[in-house]
Amino acid sequence: MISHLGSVSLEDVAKRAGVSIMTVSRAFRRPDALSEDTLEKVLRAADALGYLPNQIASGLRSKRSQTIACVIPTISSPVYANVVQGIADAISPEGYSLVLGTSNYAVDEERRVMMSLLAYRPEAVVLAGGDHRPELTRSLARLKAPLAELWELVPKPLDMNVGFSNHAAGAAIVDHLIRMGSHRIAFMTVKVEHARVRARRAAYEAAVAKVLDHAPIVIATDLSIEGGRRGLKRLRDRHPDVDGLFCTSDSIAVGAMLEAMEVGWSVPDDLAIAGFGDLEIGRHVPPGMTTVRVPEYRVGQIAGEMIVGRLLGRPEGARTVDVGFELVARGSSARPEIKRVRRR
Amino acid sequence: MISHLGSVSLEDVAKRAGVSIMTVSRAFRRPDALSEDTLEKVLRAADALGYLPNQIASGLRSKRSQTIACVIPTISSPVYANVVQGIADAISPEGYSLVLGTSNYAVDEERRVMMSLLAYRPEAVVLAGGDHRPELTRSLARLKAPLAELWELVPKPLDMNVGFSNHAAGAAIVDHLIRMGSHRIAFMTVKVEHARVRARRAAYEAAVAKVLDHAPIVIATDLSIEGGRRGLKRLRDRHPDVDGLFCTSDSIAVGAMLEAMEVGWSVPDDLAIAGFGDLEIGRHVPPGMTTVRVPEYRVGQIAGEMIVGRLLGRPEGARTVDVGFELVARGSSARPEIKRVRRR
DNA sequence: CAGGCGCCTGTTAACGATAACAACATCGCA
DNA sequence: TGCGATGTTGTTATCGTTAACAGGCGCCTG
Repeated sequence: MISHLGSVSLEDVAKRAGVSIMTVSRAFRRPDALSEDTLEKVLRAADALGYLPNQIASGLRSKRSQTIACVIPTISSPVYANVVQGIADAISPEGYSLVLGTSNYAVDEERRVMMSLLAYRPEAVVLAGGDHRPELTRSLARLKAPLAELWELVPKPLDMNVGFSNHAAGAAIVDHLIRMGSHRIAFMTVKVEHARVRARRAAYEAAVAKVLDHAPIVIATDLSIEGGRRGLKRLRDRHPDVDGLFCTSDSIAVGAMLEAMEVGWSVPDDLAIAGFGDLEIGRHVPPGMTTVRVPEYRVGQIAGEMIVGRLLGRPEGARTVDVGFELVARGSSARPEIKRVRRR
Repeated sequence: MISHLGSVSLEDVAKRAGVSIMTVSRAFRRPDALSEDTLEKVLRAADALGYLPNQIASGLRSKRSQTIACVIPTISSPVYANVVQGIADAISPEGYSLVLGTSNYAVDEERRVMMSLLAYRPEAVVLAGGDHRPELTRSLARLKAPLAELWELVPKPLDMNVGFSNHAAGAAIVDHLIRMGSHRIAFMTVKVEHARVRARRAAYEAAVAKVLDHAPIVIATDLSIEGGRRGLKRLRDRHPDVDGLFCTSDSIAVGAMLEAMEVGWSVPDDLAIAGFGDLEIGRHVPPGMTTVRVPEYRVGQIAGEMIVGRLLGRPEGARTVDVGFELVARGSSARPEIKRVRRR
């Protein structure tokens, strides 16, 4: 029996089993609608021929591709990787597959990639954040498919929305640093800020203006430990008087902390530091990184469940879910036992 | 104009533009085959109606799904995330999309997921490693599509193979530790070993047996920094006489190093440590983690290029590519200036 | 025993696109 | 002037599946 996988059709199986094509089709989709004898006959024939259902033909006829499209900024970030894993785990038991695209944080690319994924007629669509090209928004609005915007809470969701408030999280961090005794706080950000980072920054700027009454001190650097080190060098040169630092990511924060210690600043006594994202390493670099923890996997999982719920016509609950965040206070921002001594 | 995205077909556009369906089809696939007038007329009509090509119908008729299926153990590991990114970046310019599945390191799940992805008739298939269910191997062998096994070099590739030799890398690490002065080396591994880890371990066992003449000392723990810490505690309790440690992953190695320092072992003087994977944090935790660096992104990129090359009928080169690895020697394994002093 | 209802299986016509070929106009050149 | 080459557009059949409906058969019920 020489036959390439995928070259065997319902017709081949039907012929061999001595039944009609429809009967074979039913054997796979509604086996209980067939008599036991017929079912077994068909399955035996299918097995012998190595039949594999053709989801493309099925999708064309039934208009159900069993596919969910997902465009995220990058897969090379544990954040989105975990979100994607959550989605995949939630939809796969119901027979849906994930078609993935990445935008590299660029709205143009997001639109391009999503439009090319839409050609596969996904039954639902998942996007990161709420910042999209207007043309894409318009296209998606015309789509009947369920749509989920993930990771950040957006003011006007297109449809479903699962995430947390970056603004609230940023405010919580700055508030925490202030309560721990910082008087002059800087914000370390990435060079190209996306909406999530901008929200954290806005929260920072509002808080320092209102509570500490100083102008924002913002340092932009690369999203890496090395970037954090370089950022701290610049901070020390330009603003030696800061005593608090909020970094938009844990990897930057860890780099800043390692560098601070290397140049003789004590953390948290000279400089209190907080990051974002709860990377594992933050727990382990002494004295431990204060950070914000967000349930990434849960975000994807909840979204996946909401989507398949809609697709399967289950009664639906709220279309927006705030998964919240957790402020994790560790040594990098601890209140010093003795009164903090200002340098210089 | 109320029309749901995706509900507009070639026929609708053709009617509006006053041409035949084929002409519209050509307008998108071979625009230079049409006269300028016709092309513009068609494109205008398509635009007005919001036409979006239906890749499902196209795929059914042309037998080209423009899709590549990929099953990896997990997406929540920077290693595979980078590999996937490399593939995606290489295939996307040629119009191919990635359909992703994860196996969670289980060959049964790998088979299940891959079979369900095959229903979409991908034009090529990508797998991690060479360790598969025999049934899957058989199915894939019957598939005419190009197939790539990534990340590790396997003895008998099914088709294409891009990766490096885990055995050689493991041997290089142990050899390095020995040259740096270790006499008694332990191996810290994960609780469920997959083929890649087993190859590293085999290299370790061979080397210590041959060169150092001691029985293997193996500690299994969780794949995390915390796991490395716990592993080191066990190592200290059970084998206080080791002076070298090879960890199968950098996160374990970093945990072990942090814990070693906490319990008073000096690294590298009391215990030389080496990891695997070159995580960024390894560069930054003093005294710097000795490790093996593998070009993950390149692996994916090369595989992606080989695949589209095959699909586009370009002349092909070798079907197996060894991307090699790099031994990165840092402080955690440095030869101590003074003769190493054995503890106790 | 007619009528009706379930159960099981089959027939027909799509789904939206493309391959293959056909047809026609135009053009260049012998 | 004739003829093949070239360029442009159209026609037909088909990809593999499923929706919708049709029909046969057995069995129950009144």
